[in-house]
Amino acid sequence: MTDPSTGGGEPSRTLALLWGDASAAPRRKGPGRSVSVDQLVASALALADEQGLGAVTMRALAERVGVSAMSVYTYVPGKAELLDLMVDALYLAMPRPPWRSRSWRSRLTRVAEANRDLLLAHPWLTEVAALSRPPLGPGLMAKYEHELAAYDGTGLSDVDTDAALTHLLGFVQAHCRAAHDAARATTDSAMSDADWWAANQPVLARAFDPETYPRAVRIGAAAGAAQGSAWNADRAWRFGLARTLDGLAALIEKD
Amino acid sequence: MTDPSTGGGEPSRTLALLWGDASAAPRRKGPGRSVSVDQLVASALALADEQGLGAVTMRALAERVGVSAMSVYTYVPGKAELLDLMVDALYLAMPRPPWRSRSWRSRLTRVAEANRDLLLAHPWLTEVAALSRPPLGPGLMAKYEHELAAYDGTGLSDVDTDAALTHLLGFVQAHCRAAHDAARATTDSAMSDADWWAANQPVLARAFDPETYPRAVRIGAAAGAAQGSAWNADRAWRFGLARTLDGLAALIEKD
DNA sequence: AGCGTACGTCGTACACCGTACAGCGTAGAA
DNA sequence: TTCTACGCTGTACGGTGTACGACGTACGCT
Repeated sequence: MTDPSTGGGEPSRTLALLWGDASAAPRRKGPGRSVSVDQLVASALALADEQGLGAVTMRALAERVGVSAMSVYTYVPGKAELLDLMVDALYLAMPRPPWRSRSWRSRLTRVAEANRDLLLAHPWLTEVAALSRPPLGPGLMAKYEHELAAYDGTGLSDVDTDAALTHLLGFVQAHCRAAHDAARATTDSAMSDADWWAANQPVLARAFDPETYPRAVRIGAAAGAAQGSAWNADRAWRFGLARTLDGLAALIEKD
Repeated sequence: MTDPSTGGGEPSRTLALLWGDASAAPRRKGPGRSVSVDQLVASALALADEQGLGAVTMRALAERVGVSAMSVYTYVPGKAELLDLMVDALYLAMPRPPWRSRSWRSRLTRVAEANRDLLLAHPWLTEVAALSRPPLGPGLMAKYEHELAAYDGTGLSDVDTDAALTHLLGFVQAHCRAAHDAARATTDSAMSDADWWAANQPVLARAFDPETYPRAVRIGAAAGAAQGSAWNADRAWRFGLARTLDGLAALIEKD
């Protein structure tokens, strides 16, 4: 297993955990459990939010909840399943206000913004969440249902509705991934863009030759100068969302 | 550092490596180098293509090129820089045929397809490549220049051109990431979709309640039944690309 | 020609990861 | 009361990236 991202272990166990299958564990003998799966997931979420996904270690999580490292494995089959539970818990906690707006465009905007807010609040999600084959838990189901409801009245077929939602979420995911990468690059280099440019001036001067890369140099400079930093998240968001909605409009409002 | 994805080390060293700065290493004393940076990168690429990104280990790479593990560090500052070099080498090797088509739509389609082909040929790229703050090497510059040229004649401003390209590449990246995840899920579970559904029938029957999730159950089933597998890559590609281009058309062909 | 030394190479070691395994004490069932 | 299933734990294994210091080589200078 190269990366325990999601979906390992025997699937039924994972599903039972996701849906909190109480009947599967009728409490037999031995001492009572000292913590709960919910506490475990909550602590793992806090760990990831505070110190990043890299800080979510079985040992660190165990210490945070006050048990031994190996005890975690009596609650969760492995780290992959833990990540699944974390993602689904976040999905479940998302706000789901009723769709009041009559305009599909404003409804889809809300869908996109809600997902963006989630990914910005928990940047590590972009490293974990998969669009296809996600953890089939109650959180994802509720999220999926609510977001599908935003497409009510668009006149799209069932298949197209699913594809359109996937497309919209794909844009949000790509945007937030890029935004997060950009933020981290400026953060942990401890170097402003200007400083970086200045420090590498000698190499860059030869590399960025306007004769061999006329468009790249001109447009790259223009894109960089147009906003404060080299990559302005707000501008990219507005641009990308407008393009995405326009693309869906061509389908929804055709004829 | 949670994940040595890209961009560590002192930046000038990385840039010199990317641009093959021969003048920076005038060859002084001691024994000659037994391998070259290019061989190192080529071997790392082969390793990643054959056995996945997880197989790209400093030790494995060292053994493949016939040196000791620590010797690799005399060529490359660290693993992050190695990944940068791998990505840029792939970018540099991409085909760049001249743009002959007069239609911007077919040109952008080619841009998207070329990027999709690259990401499908090297699935590990989706785990490494960042849209923003990528390795500023000759490969990226050539790729950027060539893809910007596809926007010639669209009438877009410099800033919008950059944003539009980023938007298009973002779609490709999101699509390929999803496609790759889906493929891996069906592969390493060694279980067909039908088998999986059957095995988890008891839990799923209660979870997928049509009363609480009316749209999700109906549309999810429709989307799954409409094509062979639960997530048909071809269909999603055509849909997403059409939506993306339509979205750009609203900007390019406006008024 | 001889030598000092800068440089390439390497073995060892450290901290950390996920987790397999076996032992131990507890508490419900017989 | 005895049995036993279960929760918990310490230890250990194989893996990762890489810091450190030792060693031999071959160039540049005297």
